[in-house]
Amino acid sequence: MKQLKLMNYMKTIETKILLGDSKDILKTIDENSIDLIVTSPPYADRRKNTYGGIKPEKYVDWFLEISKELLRVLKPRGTFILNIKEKAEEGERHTYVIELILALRNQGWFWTEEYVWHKKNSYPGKWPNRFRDAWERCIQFNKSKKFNMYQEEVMVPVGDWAKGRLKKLSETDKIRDNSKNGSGFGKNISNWIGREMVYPNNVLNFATVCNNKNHSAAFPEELPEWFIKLFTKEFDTVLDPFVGSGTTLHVAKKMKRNSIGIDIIPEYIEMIKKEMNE
Amino acid sequence: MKQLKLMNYMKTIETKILLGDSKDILKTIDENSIDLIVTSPPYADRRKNTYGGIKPEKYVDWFLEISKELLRVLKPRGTFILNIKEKAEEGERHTYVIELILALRNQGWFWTEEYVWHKKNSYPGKWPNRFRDAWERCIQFNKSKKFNMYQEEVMVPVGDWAKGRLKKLSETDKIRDNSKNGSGFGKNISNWIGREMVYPNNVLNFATVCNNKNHSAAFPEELPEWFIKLFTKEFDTVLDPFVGSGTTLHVAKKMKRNSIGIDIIPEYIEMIKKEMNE
DNA sequence: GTTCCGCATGAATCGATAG
DNA sequence: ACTATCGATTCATGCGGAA
Repeated sequence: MKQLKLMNYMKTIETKILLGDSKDILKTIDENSIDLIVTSPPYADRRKNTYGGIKPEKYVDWFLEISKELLRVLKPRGTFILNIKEKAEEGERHTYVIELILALRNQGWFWTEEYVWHKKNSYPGKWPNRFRDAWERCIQFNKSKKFNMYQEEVMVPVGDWAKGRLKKLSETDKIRDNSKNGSGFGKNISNWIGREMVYPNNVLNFATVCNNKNHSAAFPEELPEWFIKLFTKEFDTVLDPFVGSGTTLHVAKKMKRNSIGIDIIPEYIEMIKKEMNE
Repeated sequence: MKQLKLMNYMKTIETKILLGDSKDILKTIDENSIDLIVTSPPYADRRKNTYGGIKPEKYVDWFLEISKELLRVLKPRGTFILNIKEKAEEGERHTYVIELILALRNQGWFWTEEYVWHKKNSYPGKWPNRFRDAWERCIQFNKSKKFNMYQEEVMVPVGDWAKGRLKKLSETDKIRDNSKNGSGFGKNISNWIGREMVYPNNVLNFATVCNNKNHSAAFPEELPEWFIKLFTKEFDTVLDPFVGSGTTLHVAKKMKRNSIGIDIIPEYIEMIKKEMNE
């Protein structure tokens, strides 16, 4: 054990920053080498010629070329988290995101879950036909039913309701849904007494980033941090194929995870490199 | 104006409760006569003991027969709110709900928006591969880009975050702050100074119903109430083709809206009729 | 009249076991 | 091998009776 700890201290964390199109750069990465992919790809936008600027009609085909490589580099028990939200245009929500889910399943991915990132602090605002969009999808894909998940790492404090609740358990608590065999539940009542932490659910509350920089941070640090805690352990490797302002790399490094970030915009890559050296 | 008010007082609210298969019963309803459809259909494989449980593979086809009639009876500026959530099975989320969205668009519906109903008190449980499911979809469809929406009716008291936010407005807040991602929308936070009420967003927080009464409802009263406020005015007509325990009718009546409820289970229909008479 | 506190229950899901 | 049933696990809320 002491030996192991010593070895861990000697291990170094590597943060790779690669410039280029993910479709090409990913081919240089070994297969089955990544524990977690977490990314927020450029959103489809018909009108603008900003970063990415992929047309909604082409979005699925464009993404499948990249996700094909992601499927290759991900470890069998690794996880892929896709943070995305479809735009509203001409009064309608675009369908490219839900079409992408179906297409990724056809490509061989398992659609394990869809988390909701609830952006609590979104500004109030309104349009004639809709309210402010306060949530985004964080869609979880895996290579199979079995994957690594470290649920205890993301437990949260129990709500106030528990303070008085567990002083005395009712008879129905002991036997509920257990009419056939009442022995199993009773043993675990002790686990509840004095419990401070509970498991979270699939709705995540993170504030949005209010950055003053001239580039957009797709998500706040809490978001990749939560998924990195949940799906990796120290010295695992995290990949972000649309690394943008580098949030994923920054968090991974802080949490002692190796990481690889790819982006097609040279200015972003330069900025991340500068920040990482500081 | 006084005349109009007088007339409104003289108007009576009608609550129709119809027994049978919505696919058939809807054919007896006039076209372009409904202002709002809000419903929570039986989910695939759920409610087996009552509705028999629609198989996921058949779900889209089964629903399209009904939604075809819904499209007919809805007024041109009416709204259809579909509360639904796909189940998890064998480690994966089912795709029938997102397939249904695509199919409904093909049928002629506009997919205007997807609201998230965040259930704070979701069903407990723990599994090796997922957390508790704490949200459901409330999907908004319309017949065209133009529809009736009374946004002021659902305004909410300004939240704590805004109180603190507005005290010290940053310079970027005061000037029109064009969003960084090129979406074209801007925001002017200083407009909100002194306001007590703000518009809500597309994430709704309602607790699930877990009463000690002798029957349960699919959704809490707050849910249809919110959408009825938002999309109808007094003396409009609300339709629920899967009315179940009658929550929609009860709320509609309370809010002075005419309503029509359909269900295939005679016991539910009887129960609603009894409650409505009280 | 308020507040406090006990407590039943809710669109759940997975893995093991039985048929 | 494939399907059907059963047991294990868990959190938060609102109601109603008590203080």
